[in-house]
Amino acid sequence: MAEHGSGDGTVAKALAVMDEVAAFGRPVRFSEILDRSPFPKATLYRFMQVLTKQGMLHYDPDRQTYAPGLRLVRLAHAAWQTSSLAPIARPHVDALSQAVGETVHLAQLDGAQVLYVDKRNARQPVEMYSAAGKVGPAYCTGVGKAMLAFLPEPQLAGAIAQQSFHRFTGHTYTDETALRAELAAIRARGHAYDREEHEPGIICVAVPILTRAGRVLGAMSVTSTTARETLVGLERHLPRIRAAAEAIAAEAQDWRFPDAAE
Amino acid sequence: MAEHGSGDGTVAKALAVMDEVAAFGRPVRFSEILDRSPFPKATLYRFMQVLTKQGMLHYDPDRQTYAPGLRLVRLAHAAWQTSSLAPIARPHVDALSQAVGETVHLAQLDGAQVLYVDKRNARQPVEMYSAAGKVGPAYCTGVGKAMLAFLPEPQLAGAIAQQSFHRFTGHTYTDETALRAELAAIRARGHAYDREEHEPGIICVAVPILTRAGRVLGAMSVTSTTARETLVGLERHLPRIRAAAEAIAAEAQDWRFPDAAE
DNA sequence: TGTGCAGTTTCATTATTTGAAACTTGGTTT
DNA sequence: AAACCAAGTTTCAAATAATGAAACTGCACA
Repeated sequence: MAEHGSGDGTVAKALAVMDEVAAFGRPVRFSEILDRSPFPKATLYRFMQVLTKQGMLHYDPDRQTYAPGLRLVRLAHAAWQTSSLAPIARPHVDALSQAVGETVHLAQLDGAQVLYVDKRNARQPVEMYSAAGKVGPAYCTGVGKAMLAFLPEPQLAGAIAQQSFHRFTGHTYTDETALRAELAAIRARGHAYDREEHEPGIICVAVPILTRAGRVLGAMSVTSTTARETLVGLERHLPRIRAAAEAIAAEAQDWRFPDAAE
Repeated sequence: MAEHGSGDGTVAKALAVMDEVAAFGRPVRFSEILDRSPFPKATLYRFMQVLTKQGMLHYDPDRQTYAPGLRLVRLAHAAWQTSSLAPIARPHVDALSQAVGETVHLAQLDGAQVLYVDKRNARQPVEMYSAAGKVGPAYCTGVGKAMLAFLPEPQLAGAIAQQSFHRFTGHTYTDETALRAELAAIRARGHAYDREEHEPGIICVAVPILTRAGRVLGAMSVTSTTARETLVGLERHLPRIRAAAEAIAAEAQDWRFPDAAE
């Protein structure tokens, strides 16, 4: 089934093809897409022609392969700049990463998934699309749980319904009941932990970024490894993380994501 | 043959709407797009509905504004990973930026424009016109000229024809003749300079990334400011930059951008 | 209560998309 | 060298989706 509210419409179909190509993570032959596509050969062929002509796909004539095109990178830059928290959060993320010396993640909810929109590594100053654009599961990451915990019930139910509950490690929450208990604890506490739930050896402390009205804008986390740190050790950064999250929330809501007027 | 604008496919029209929205660089009202769009109200309205439903646009019901959606960021991540040099180049760019301590850019040619695909900031970052996904002019940037200089004539002519030759600073080359002379010098020398041609106070040294057959894959540059450095000073990094460019070229061509077999 | 504007819906008309099948191309087998 | 095969490309009548003028809604302001 389509991941997006797949309706009819030629545009939706073409975008489904884009997803298909992007999912491969490598240049791909026409027939490989054809195999996994509901469209007949001629139809798919025409779509890929159009998408290529439009710069959404890049065609390599020597290898006869298609890959996502560079027009996408340009469009995404606009998306990143105008619909993500990243540009607003940037100075705060910078300052936080300087102060704590660990990897910092900034994420937003995209449907039921976590979308990372910015990142600072422990060492290197700035990377961009290397992290921005990556998606991860919501139910077993610090930022994911921090956001889910503050979602209003109807949305939360929808998001939970879409979680895979795959067991990545021995610490992964693998059912709704366990996750909901964890979310209640997070709500009470104000921050979330990742206790090696997604990757062994990786731990983090995460806080949500909330408007004054309590609407979830995103989340931010400080990550480390069990080799270097403990959760208790990471917790000493909490005041700084909170302060950064609040600063981001304040700016974001004044500038770009205001709560609904009442 | 009927003439409705460009009578092209529906997909192309929808993408044109995406461009329109992205071009604003801020959330935008329906009527603002309507003003600049060849489509009648109902048609445009439906397009924006579909694009929103597809996650290509994000609609803010409170403000009644549209912005490029987060689905783009996800798709672009795939594009960046599979059709750009960045993932291959990454370790080399890291090492270079560590070694030289200045801002490093990795760029590719997207049509006649320079598309920045990766970047490492200097230890003390200077706010500057560039970032992954951003585009810039080819005729007045170090990376742009480094790539143009090694383009085969037919492509070069096409690219030059599309340059605006806008005079950004007193040093900008503003016509084809001057640019071609500069490109010849670059070809002879093997590397390009930016002598404050795009932004006052910003200088760089750039080298092309070429396959064994001489095909242009991209370019890499080390940038600084006149306040801190001179071109002669930057030149001492050339051996390192060259080495990095060659390493990237070697890996790229073995792995993903092979020259056409003969 | 009325006027104007921004956004939304309707529906008969029209043009675009569709896809089975035929065709072309380049490489491999007999 | 002829026959074969697989991958990719083109064709064309039928089916479907897009179109856009106009009517409608809801809201702000007079």
